[in-house]
Amino acid sequence: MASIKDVAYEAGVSTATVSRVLAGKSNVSEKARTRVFGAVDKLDYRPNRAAQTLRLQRSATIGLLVSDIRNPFFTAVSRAVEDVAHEAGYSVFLCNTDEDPAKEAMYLKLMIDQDVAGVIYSPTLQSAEKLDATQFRFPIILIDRDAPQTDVDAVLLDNVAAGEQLACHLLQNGYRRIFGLFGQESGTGHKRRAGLLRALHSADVPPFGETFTDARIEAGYEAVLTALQSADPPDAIFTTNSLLAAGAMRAIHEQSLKIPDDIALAGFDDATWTTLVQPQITLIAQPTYEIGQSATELLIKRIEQPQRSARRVILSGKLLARGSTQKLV
Amino acid sequence: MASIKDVAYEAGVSTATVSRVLAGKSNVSEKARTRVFGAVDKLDYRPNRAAQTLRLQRSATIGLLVSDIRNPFFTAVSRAVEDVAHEAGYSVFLCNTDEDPAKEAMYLKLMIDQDVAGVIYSPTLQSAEKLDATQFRFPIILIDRDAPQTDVDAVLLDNVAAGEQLACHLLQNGYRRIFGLFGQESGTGHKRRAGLLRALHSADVPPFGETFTDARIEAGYEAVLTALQSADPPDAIFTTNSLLAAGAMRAIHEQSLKIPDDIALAGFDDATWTTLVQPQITLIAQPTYEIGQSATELLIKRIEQPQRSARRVILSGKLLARGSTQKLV
DNA sequence: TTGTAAGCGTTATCAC
DNA sequence: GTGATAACGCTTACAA
Repeated sequence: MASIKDVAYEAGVSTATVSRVLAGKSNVSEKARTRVFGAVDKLDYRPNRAAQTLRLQRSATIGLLVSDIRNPFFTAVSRAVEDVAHEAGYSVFLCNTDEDPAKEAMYLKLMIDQDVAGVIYSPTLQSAEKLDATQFRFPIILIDRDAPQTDVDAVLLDNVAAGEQLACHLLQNGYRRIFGLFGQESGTGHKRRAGLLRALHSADVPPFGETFTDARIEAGYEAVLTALQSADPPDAIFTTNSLLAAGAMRAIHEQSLKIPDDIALAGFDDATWTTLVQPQITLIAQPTYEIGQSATELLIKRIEQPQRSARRVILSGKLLARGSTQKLV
Repeated sequence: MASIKDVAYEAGVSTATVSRVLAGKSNVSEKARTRVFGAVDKLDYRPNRAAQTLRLQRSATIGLLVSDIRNPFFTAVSRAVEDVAHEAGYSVFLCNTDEDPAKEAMYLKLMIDQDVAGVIYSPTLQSAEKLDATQFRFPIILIDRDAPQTDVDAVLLDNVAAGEQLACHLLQNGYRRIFGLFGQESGTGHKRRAGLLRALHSADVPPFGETFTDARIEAGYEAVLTALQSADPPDAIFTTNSLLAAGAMRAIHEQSLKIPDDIALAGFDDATWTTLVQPQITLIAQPTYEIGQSATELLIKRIEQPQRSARRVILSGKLLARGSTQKLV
């Protein structure tokens, strides 16, 4: 591998000049610039990232900490993060935290070791509460989940409004016995629940039942199975992510119930399967790609201007009313 | 951040000794060892990765190049890769190549810049053909897709056998007009097609029709729609990945055809949706987590023993016969 | 406008 | 067994 010294030798200048040219500094003569670029081309020179990192105490890498890459929401977000990051010359470290605060802490330490330029992070409720973004030497952008600390950048959904909108839709279509299924580790689940409760309250409909559980298909399956088998079963299931909805779907099938006649199903995130089943599933679609994109853009701006004031981007979900919540007749 | 110098000062030894202790070298006195560990704990010292990389000319990072992280197959594999890699002290760079040879080349160069310790890679047909793994300074492990070059490690499915098994299942259940839908950029699709053809030949059934296309839902949708609308429609669809199958599913719905009475559907990869639709989809399930796990283990061994002879791990798919290919009566 | 040289934090060679 | 020191490849303050 050619180093900056080789380029300098080839171009007949010093390494300082090569570095200046490559950094696009203005105080370099046109002649030197030309010769340097010529040498770079000839030697197929590419700067050594480790050396740059060591020197600058900051790498051209960003960390992406999500709870589970198998969740289609995070998959879509990751895709956007990677696209935008690479476009801007950054690489992406991907880490799965499994909603485990210990793993989150471990990975945040790893991010320090790596001298990452910044982190995009979706914290558990527990970690979010004690998050102090100022203790890190790199900026942090929160996605999907908020934190009490307000001076941190974030890209979020208006979760209370979205939950309320989805609940209103169920109420308008005649459902009254709405069972709520929420991810317990995520602040987002709690916000969406608040929206549900608000809608119920406005409509003067009493809360029916609910379960908090891990955001996994199996957990959703078990919770809904229990609810369906109870003496007093619900007429609609309100879930807060696509994994829980998939689990609910399994339980409903297993009980041989018909959607929406026997039971309605509504959730969040426009996963592939929601339009492949019949009837299709009503849900709040999040602008996933946009979330990843905004978060990464925000992060890169923050890296360039550390003193910039924090901003939170609040995006709106979109209700996609489909067959699974058809009006009761 | 404490550096090795701080630790050396605190422990009253030289940086060389600290380095030796941390590397687990034997030629260090017990006394020095104790003092160093004490200092490390006290200062919460963690070695700087960039400095290590620069010095060793190799980082504790592995690259993972997949065609699209939104494909559930790669999601599952990525998850396994990340788990095993972190377990062994490596971080993972994730890159989406979009089946674009230019992007593949670009990312492979980036891997060089990053001094990665190794790469797990799923090449397009085009890149696989001209792949020369020896030209890279790091080992490469192929997954999912083979390459003509034989002296490279790989973790693969027995694709011909799997394709044949799936086709035999269709034939046994009475389907004769089997339309094949293959990913065009992947050698894997071609192998599975070979299995289909072999099964047809053995059963003395003439090939019916086929399309090669991008491995995307929309592409699968269009290809199947065309086939279904033709004067001579198929009685079964044979697809080679879950994205194409999802597209096929949409087209079948849109034509208001009933599975399996009007048309059967069979594919690869046990994506979530395949058991949520009714009837459930017959497919060859790949041991995705195992693939990622084996690939990463192979890579790490290779990093440690570069001269080790190349080995290919061939895993078997598992036919999950479900409702979408029920026997014709 | 350009070059010299220090220094980022490690590891490993060499001398003791 | 241990320590001083060179080297990895880069950026940048300072000097010219």
